[in-house]
Amino acid sequence: MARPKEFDPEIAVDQAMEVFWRKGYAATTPQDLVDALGIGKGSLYNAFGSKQALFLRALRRYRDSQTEALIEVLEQPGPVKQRLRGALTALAEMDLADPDHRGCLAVNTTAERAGVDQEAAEVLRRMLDRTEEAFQALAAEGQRAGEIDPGRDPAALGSMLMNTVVGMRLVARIAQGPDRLTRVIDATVDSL
Amino acid sequence: MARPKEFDPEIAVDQAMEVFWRKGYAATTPQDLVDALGIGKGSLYNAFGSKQALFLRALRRYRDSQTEALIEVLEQPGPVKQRLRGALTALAEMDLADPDHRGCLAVNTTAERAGVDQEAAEVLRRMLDRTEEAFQALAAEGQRAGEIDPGRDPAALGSMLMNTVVGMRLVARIAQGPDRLTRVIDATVDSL
DNA sequence: CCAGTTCTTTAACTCAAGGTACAGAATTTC
DNA sequence: GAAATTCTGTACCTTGAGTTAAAGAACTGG
Repeated sequence: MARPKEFDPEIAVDQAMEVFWRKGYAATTPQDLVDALGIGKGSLYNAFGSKQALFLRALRRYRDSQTEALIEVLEQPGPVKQRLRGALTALAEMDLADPDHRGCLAVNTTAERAGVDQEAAEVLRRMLDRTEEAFQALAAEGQRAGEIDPGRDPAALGSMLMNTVVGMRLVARIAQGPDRLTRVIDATVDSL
Repeated sequence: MARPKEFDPEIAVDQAMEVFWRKGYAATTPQDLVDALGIGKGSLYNAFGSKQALFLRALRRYRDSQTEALIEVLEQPGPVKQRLRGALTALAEMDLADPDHRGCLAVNTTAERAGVDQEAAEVLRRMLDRTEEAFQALAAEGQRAGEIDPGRDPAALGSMLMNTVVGMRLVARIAQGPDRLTRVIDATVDSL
């Protein structure tokens, strides 16, 4: 056909994701990307078209990997409440341990880009949907197992837990210690 | 002493707040501010020093007015759960009714600036504190009134409700209808 | 009404964002 | 091996961000 690429676009998207995650969309310059990916500007624009297009690919990648990871954690064996607490605690610890305090790319993007980038908003909406579904399934399982009051609406519980995660990942960006998030987790698990 | 300002700096801060709120920090240019405030660039920089300094003033203003408003709503008479539902519903309706879907300036700023602007982070932390306190007071009142299980930790409940609000205001930015937020509110109120 | 001060206006300056153009290099197909 | 295609690297371009400078205007105290 023609000359093959000297870099792997999939790896490049991963690297771009890291940059966007750390700096945000607007604060990331083409030069930042070129530096991080180790390729020339020509290759960058030839391969991805625009900063925004590359960002969208990175965001989709992020969404898929994160959603998958969450579902996996929630599907581990054991009592439902324990699994929920484990998942929330793992998230909190991850965010607090990150030296850059980047939080969640999806959350950050919702705040920075949802108003102006409809495609990004769509990606994010889909992520909220999937997260809600995962928590709803967990809640329903808890009800079947007798751990959660069967009179409650599992869909509402799913939305609530999704919302809790969103809040926590934002709060984690300015939290100075684990206390605030620990209280959130405690009260949330006790609410079921 | 000297020539008086031809504009009111307090009003200017309010107008700047609107611009930052709608566009975000990075996407707001000095020109945007000059246009919105109706003053010259010279006056702008003479009065406020820098874009960042003006932003901080606007953010503090936002925090104070919002925190005050929330406390006021929560202190209305009536059953605690009803007041909580009323406050959450009012927030959701406000955010959804906003044609620009700007969400909450504080939430947006946490995502966009907390990592790089320590002063802003401090302002935001203070806002979380105050919000937590307000909800904690509400929870304690609910316990005294017999509406809420006295065995639960009011501080944890305060943190949870604060976190719920943060999450909701973020989710509101991409919500397409009231359903998701309504479910969050229902499940949250039912959790007490 | 002059001095001293603080405001406004206009112009300018530097730097970089975000992207394009183009020449040349690498590959496959025939 | 030439043609066709696609990649890479460098250079370049336009626009505007964020700020500063300079000169004059408006005000108060004496």
